[in-house]
This record gives sequence, C-alpha cells and structure tokens, in this order.
Amino acid sequence: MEPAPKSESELLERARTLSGLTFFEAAARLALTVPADLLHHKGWTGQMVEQLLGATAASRDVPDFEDLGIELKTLPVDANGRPVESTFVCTVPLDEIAESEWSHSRVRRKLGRVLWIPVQGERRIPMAERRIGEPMMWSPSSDQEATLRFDWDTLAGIIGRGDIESITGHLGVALQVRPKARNASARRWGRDEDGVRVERMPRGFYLRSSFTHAIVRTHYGLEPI
DNA sequence: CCGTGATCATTC
DNA sequence: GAATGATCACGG
Repeated sequence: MEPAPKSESELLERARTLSGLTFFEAAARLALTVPADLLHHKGWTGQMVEQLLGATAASRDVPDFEDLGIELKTLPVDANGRPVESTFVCTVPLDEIAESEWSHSRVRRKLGRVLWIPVQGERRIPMAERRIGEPMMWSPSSDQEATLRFDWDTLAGIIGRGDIESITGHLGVALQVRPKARNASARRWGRDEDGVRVERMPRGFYLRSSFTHAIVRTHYGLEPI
C-alpha cells in the first residue's frame, strides 16, 4: 500500500506514472495476481488502482482521498475511448432522500471532484494485457452539473414520493437509478407513498456511458489509451 | 449488514 | 450491439 498523496498535483503525477502499464505490470508492483476474468472479481481493477495510488476510504461513505476530497474511478473503455460500462456513483439513500436536496446529495458530493483512470475494458483483451490510460482530473462543468441536477431532482422526487418501484433504467439523461444489491431478493428499508417504512430492493445511482464518454472526449479529443 | 469496487447476463 | 436489470467480492 502506497502512502496517501499530499496534494492533488501529487496524486495526478502518481496516476500519470501508471499510464501505459499493463494490468500485469501494475499488479506486480503490489505482488498481486491478475485474475483471468472479472466474473468473480468485478471490482478488481478499481481496487488495484486504489492501492497503487494510496486511496484511504476503504469502502466508507467518504471520498477515496479523504483529505483531498477526491473520488477515484476507473473507467473501462474500448479502442475508441467509449466507456463499455455505466459508472456506479453511490447507493440511493432510500430512507432519507425525501428530505435531502441536490446541493447536499451523495451524488453531488461524490462527483464534485473525480480522478478518472481510463483502462482498457474490452473483454476480448486478456486481463493481464489490458493497459491503464492517462488520468483525467475532472469536476462537472456548469452544463454537466445542471444536467445531473435535473436528473437527480427528477429521480429523488419520485423516490421521495415513495414511488421508486416505478423507476426503471430508462429514466434520466445522464444519471439513472438501477438495482445495486447482492441479488434480486435483497431488501432495504425505504418509505412508501404514505411515509410508512417498507422493504425495497436496494438501488444505486449510475452515470450513463454517454455522459462519461463526453468527459473523455473533452479531455482528449479522442483515444485515451 | 451495508456501502464501495464494479461487471455480468439477459432483454430490447 | 447497446442498455437495463441482476449479480459478485470485500472491508468495516
């Protein structure tokens, strides 16, 4: 485990030293073995990069680099720099979202400052041969924040009314709500339309790949790797 | 048990 | 093929 970086520039410099490395080379620095595939190791890449960069959060609800207020996200992309997956942001606080507002929301806190690390994400590339790309330090532009806020207001409004069961992944321009659970029978406490506590399937906020693709394009123009 | 790290797998 | 719904592992 690396020591935590002391500044944003130090973090960014350290991230730049990773770009170009294969997963095999990066994992070797930590004496890790690269899994053959991600079926039983879905968070492996993100956790490896956390360790390489000295992230401190350890799956608590705080920024990965707590002292710097920076979130770390690996972003699997194809050869054209298009994200091959949506990006998980945070869980939906089912029990309290009715009383919260955008400015204090978990989503805004998470996305205020993000260090994106593109990585090759195509399944046809063997895990050990995939490469890490150039890091992108990002904060939402005013347009991006307005988009996120609009989606959040829409989704939080529906959830706050107790109508989360009506939400599907189709809703939202940039931000969507989808299941986020151990399996389809998992339950959390939420509230129905009358404010009565009821059990719900756990959900998470996700960024659509169209949104993260725009981040990549703004940073590089084109190919990030 | 829950939130974080995500990707898998089925559907459209 | 892309997008939605379902799922897997780990740390605290």
